[in-house]
Amino acid sequence: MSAAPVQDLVKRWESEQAHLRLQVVEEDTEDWQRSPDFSGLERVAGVDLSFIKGDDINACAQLVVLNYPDLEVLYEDSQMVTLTAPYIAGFLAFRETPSLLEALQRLQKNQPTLLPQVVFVDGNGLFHYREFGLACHLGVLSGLPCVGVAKNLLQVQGVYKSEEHQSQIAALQKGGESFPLTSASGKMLGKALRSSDSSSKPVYVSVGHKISLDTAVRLTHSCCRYRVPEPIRQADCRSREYLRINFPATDAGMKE
DNA sequence: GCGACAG
DNA sequence: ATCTTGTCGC
Repeated sequence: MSAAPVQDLVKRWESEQAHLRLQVVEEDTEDWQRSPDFSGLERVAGVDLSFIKGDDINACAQLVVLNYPDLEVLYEDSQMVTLTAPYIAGFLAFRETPSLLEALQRLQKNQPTLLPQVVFVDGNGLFHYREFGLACHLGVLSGLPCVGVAKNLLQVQGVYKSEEHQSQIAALQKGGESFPLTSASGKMLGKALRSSDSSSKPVYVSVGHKISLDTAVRLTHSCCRYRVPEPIRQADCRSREYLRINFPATDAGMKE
């Protein structure tokens, strides 16, 4: 049947990204985003997928909603899903977005009053090969403000782990300090943020949808108890917990 | 051949 | 993503 070469798939995906890219809103659209203390913001969400060691198609899709500013969990949804798309760098969204979108739709159907006002996504937004990472993809398809937070630097758009980059990291003294990640063409695509006083390794924040970069960085900092913003950290912890309980590891080398 | 490659 | 505990330091 479909012996579709990977490059054909990539071509279609690039085309779809280019189309959806036009719909990204890179500015603040909500009143709470303009407030110095985010007055009016009551619910923030985090999403993530966790996998079992030797299995890359079955995963646990997680959505958590926390109250703000206390960051206590108000809602949690763990759902086993079967992924169809492979992971290809630059196309993470085609692998993860469907499951995450479904989780948001379940929430809208079952507990609409708990819908989040912003979603933290594990991965990049505009800081991406074609300025359309997972956080943008989920943002455009859901219509919700989204912030991309990556734990590792994607070397793209002329941004590299250069000596200069390393020294800029070393210059970040306190939680909340950041420096811009600017593309070769001169556009600021994201910021490296020291998310807390105790973590020297920064996180990489970029716009997903319906939020400005400065607001995204400020909000990310205000949601960090540890290095990774609490919504994403909770989603990560809870999806791993779900797998640990429901799919206990079988001892390697031990026969069934 | 070597390095890069969000999750 | 996952493989992985304790340990050194403030």
